[in-house]
Amino acid sequence: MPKPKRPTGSTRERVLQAADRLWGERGVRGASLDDIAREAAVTKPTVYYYFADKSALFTAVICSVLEQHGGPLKTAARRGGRSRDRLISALAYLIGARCNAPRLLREGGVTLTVDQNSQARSAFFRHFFSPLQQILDDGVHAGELRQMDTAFAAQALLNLLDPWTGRDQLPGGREPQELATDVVGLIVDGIGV
Amino acid sequence: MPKPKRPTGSTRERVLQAADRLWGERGVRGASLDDIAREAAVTKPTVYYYFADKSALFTAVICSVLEQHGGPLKTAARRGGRSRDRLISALAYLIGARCNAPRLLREGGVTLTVDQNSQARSAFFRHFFSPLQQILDDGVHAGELRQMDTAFAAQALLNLLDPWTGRDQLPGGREPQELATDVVGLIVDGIGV
DNA sequence: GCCGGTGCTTACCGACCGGTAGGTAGAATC
DNA sequence: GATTCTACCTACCGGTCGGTAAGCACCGGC
Repeated sequence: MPKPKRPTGSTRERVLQAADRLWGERGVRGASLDDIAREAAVTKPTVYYYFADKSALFTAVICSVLEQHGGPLKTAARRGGRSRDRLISALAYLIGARCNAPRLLREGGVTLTVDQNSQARSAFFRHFFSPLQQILDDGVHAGELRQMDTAFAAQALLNLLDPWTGRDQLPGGREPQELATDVVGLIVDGIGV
Repeated sequence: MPKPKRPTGSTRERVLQAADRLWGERGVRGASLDDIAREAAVTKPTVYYYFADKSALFTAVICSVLEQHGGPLKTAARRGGRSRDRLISALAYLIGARCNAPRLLREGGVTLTVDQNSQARSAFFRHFFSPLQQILDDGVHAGELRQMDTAFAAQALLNLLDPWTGRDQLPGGREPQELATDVVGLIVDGIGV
């Protein structure tokens, strides 16, 4: 290849956004490339002009979406001095951002190459997992949180949130901020007496 | 209809088990009726002999699997006098039982009729959700757990567990009992000091 | 010895899937 | 003004999807 020089015009962006929206709503196998092309107001070959195949589009969607949420999430994770407030702020962002990438990543339905898969997972760790773990580590270090396996706890938090992110309807009609507060209350204080 | 009188022979059971296994591994849209028929060592029309269509099979799989796990789960939920032990016991069963039904239920990918959907959800509440909530309610009543919205907490517990049930590989190579203990430790004691 | 129901099969259907062949309008380059 | 490249199109491919028509082997009842 003499020059990769991938185009970065607005069409490519429209396809990425359409794929994120439709796959987020229906799952990767629930929306075809025809659907996505229609949603982006282009034809299917145009999708193939920008992406090698379905799994390449899948990876690109995840990486792009994770990347564009990474910054705001890290910012939210710095808001509020105490661990509890930083957690609420980060979780509220995760819930409100309607970001489907982590769920899509877990689907992994399409056959990804090892390389694509590791690329997507690395983006997930960098932009989503690690800011959360950082809050926990800081909290432990500051003596506000007890000693624990912070990787396990961060994963548990993301698991807990997962069915509630990227959705319009939250349990009990809560707002993102309320749900985040309730979840953090549950997990910080525990349910024991 | 003069008489439902559905057959209950071993073929029907084989189809149900095959659908549970394949759909649990690959998702509802990831395994076709041809795949399921092959796995059950019958032909596709045989599937249609026992089930009206794909969504009827979907509902039947979920209800059947939930039903057959309901008893053991309730038994596990009674083991151990203290709330903490009862929770560990119930969660360890959920993790170890490799039951895919709740995840499939959430997929809901296929178009279910309102009736089928409510039937499946009712089975889920009866056999999975309510035993868990019962432990929490008992714990609150006995003064072992703090006052809380037990429905919210039970849902959060199931969410937290969801990515780890029905899988062969658990995080950190844990056994079901270990994972249940860690999860209950996290949620009962909390991560705050 | 024929009949009708049960439990299953072979052979097929139209719709839709991911993916491709081949062409073209228009801007950029020379 | 001829050439080349970018960004996109129409039209189609082989394969797979959920679902069906039609019939066959086996059975107990008469």
